[in-house]
Amino acid sequence: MASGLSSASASPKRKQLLATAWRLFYRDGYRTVGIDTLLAEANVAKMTLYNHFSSKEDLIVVVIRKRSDEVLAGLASAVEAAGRSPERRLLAVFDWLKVLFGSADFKGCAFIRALSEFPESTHPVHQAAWRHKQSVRKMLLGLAAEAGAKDPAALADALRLLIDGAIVAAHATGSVKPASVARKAAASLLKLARE
Amino acid sequence: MASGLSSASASPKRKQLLATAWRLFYRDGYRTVGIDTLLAEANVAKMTLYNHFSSKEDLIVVVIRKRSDEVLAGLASAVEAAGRSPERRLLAVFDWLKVLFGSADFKGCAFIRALSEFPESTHPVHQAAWRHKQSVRKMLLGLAAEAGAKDPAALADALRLLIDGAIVAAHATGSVKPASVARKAAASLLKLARE
DNA sequence: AAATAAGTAGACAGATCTGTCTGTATCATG
DNA sequence: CATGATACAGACAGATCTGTCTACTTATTT
Repeated sequence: MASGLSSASASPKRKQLLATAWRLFYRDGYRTVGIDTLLAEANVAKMTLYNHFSSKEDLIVVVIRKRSDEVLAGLASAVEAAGRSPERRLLAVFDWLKVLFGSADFKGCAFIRALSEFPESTHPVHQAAWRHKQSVRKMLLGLAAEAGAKDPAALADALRLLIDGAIVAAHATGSVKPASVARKAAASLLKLARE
Repeated sequence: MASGLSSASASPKRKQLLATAWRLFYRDGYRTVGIDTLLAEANVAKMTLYNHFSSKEDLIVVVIRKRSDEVLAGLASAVEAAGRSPERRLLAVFDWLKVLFGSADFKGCAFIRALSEFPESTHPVHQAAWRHKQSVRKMLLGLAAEAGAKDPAALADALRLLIDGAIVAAHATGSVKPASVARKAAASLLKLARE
């Protein structure tokens, strides 16, 4: 062993696998991309995959969890960069969306797409995607409370609708516009919620 | 031939096929459901399918178009049943959502799921689902104008975000609540839009 | 030097998928 | 009765999928 804690998740091959899996799954769909395609693209042997993950399903779940961590970290740092004003901090989420929608390879929300491809609520992939949506709600709840909303939970729920709706619209139309539509609506709702 | 216009779309077998295809595709996913499963469930022979549709992809497109017609008709009649008040007519859309979310076999939005399973914007299925979203927007635009919004297009865009967001949330959480959250937000935005 | 761990290539099984083809049956209409 | 349209069952090709297994290589550590 190279180091004491390289046991599993630090393996370079595992990282290559996860990076390529994310790229292909997001580009073409979780079910569409076959193991063989993935392995060829990642330059990894089949047995290496099955040494690190118990199945394709397991790989998808890990990819989704990793992406969830990245998204939450990205959101958190966008909020921090927005300064101290609670209103700006909350609206920073929508500016972050605009950047996301503008990226060349944007193809909708990886989690919504996972919910769609695995519509059964008991499916592990479905549940992993659902957990992400819960984490986002928790973050929004914090921002709504910070901003002094009378009913932070209600505001957080409404904001989540705007966010998911904007992502779907941006994916369907290929436009960045839904981000500013959502931002404006969010600003209005925030104002009303503070009374 | 039995009658003058039975040439294609009035065939009973074709109808069985479309009804079963809708049910299975919506329940399990467009890619998951295989032709053989579908045929067994519909009691139809394979060649009958390929006489009516050129491919599975073609079948999916027709199923989506048919469902789009049904949804738009359902929405239109819900709006009509809401009476003459422009505000009530607009909010009737969200009451209709609540009923949809409450149905036992609700599994999200068939069109969003189609966009997700076929993420490439040039794909025929993706485009068919996208056209539906456009039709909904057109209907919302009419309702927003009726209701006297200063900028009907802006309101219609915002409402669409709330609707799609609510559908995603309802699918992810299995709850009816997003319908009333969206309804409240819509009422607020409408009020602001009328000044 | 020997042992251990990690990765590789590639064959393989077994299932499943879409779409084609053949030949037969049914039935209304001319 | 004959014709033509519709549908049938089922075999079939050809591709693709996940997951398993074996045997070889490389490198690190003891």
